[in-house]
Amino acid sequence: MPASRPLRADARRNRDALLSAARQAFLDGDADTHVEDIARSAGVAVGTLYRHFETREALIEEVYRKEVDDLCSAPADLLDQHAPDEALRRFLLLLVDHAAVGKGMSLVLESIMATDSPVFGDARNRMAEALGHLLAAGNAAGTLRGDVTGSTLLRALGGICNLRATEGWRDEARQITGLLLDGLRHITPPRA
Amino acid sequence: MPASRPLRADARRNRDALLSAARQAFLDGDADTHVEDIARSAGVAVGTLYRHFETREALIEEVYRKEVDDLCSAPADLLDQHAPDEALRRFLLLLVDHAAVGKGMSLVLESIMATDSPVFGDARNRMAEALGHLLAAGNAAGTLRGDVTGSTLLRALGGICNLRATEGWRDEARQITGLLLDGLRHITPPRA
DNA sequence: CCATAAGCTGAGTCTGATTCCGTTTGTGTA
DNA sequence: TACACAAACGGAATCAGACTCAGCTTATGG
Repeated sequence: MPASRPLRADARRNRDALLSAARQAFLDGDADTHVEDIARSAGVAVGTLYRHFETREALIEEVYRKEVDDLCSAPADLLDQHAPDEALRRFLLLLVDHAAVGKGMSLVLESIMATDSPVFGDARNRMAEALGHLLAAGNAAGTLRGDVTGSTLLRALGGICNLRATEGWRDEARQITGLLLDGLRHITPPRA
Repeated sequence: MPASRPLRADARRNRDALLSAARQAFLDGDADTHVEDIARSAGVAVGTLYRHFETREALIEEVYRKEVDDLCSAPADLLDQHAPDEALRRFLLLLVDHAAVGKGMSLVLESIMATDSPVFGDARNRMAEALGHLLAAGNAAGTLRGDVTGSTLLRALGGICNLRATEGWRDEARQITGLLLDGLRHITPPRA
């Protein structure tokens, strides 16, 4: 199923053009650019866009897949170089910075964290897993509580991505991650 | 501008019918019920709906205004009867329960917390203020850190409302509020 | 150079929200 | 009680945007 047949040259070109037109539009801040506009600025018709991407959302997901991949691969390195809770701290800051890439990215992260949209299911799972690694390591080291799963933490982080477009959101986001982190370091479980 | 003229009797009746039809629909779990359906089940035409509510969102806001009001009036009582951090804990649980009222409510809370939509600006401010009271009281009592504003906490809570429709979301939501609470009790600021 | 499958186009469909205007109906007044 | 008329109402029409599809175009393997 993977490489069914290596896309005709012009098709590949159009696909790339669409992807980069979409990326451009999203980074420019307009997260709800119309499909028509994306198609037009890629120099193709909507039909072509839909030939390559199931839906508008699928296109968005593709645009940010790389971003998400980067994020998900980070924990391994961080754990190599830092104590688990410090690694987690850095990961969360990384997350904030990624959200900073543009409104589009934060929108996507939001979708990943917040919704149950199957489109982002894959990304969501990988993110939850990444966080799970960090938490598990921290728990093994005795510095992080063990009753919180990666998935739960992911949900908890959902709020920080909504900060986009708010004055001083970046500091606020950092403060929130700090808050959560302190909560995670609070070993004694509140109650059985 | 307030009481421009006390609405004609039939108008008032229709308005109420619309509101309760909408509330019913939302509580039933379908947060994106179509305006047509709401109008129909209230026994009026869409035109009438729009005569009473600027937009679909405005209707939703109105439906939940009462809910939000209840929530916002709670801190005063809670502070009367409990220590500040306990009051905060209870308030957060209250929030979770309200989110439980129905998917609709959690959707609205989400909009309140997450977006900058002017429609919910009023509700957002009141919620932030409510949280601010609790935090300030806790800080005065020396049990809660003082570097987090109500608005920031509101943002941080944004994630819990996205849990709707997730298996076991309620426990997860409680866990997250617990996490934040523990973070808030962590007096020593992480770093200057 | 050809056959043909892969691609492309863009007008048209569909789903929903929102508008607009002709008709109906409460209600204050004579 | 009857009238006048602003307030309300109904609902077809309009708009907005995502998505589809029938017919045309063009790489590309032979």
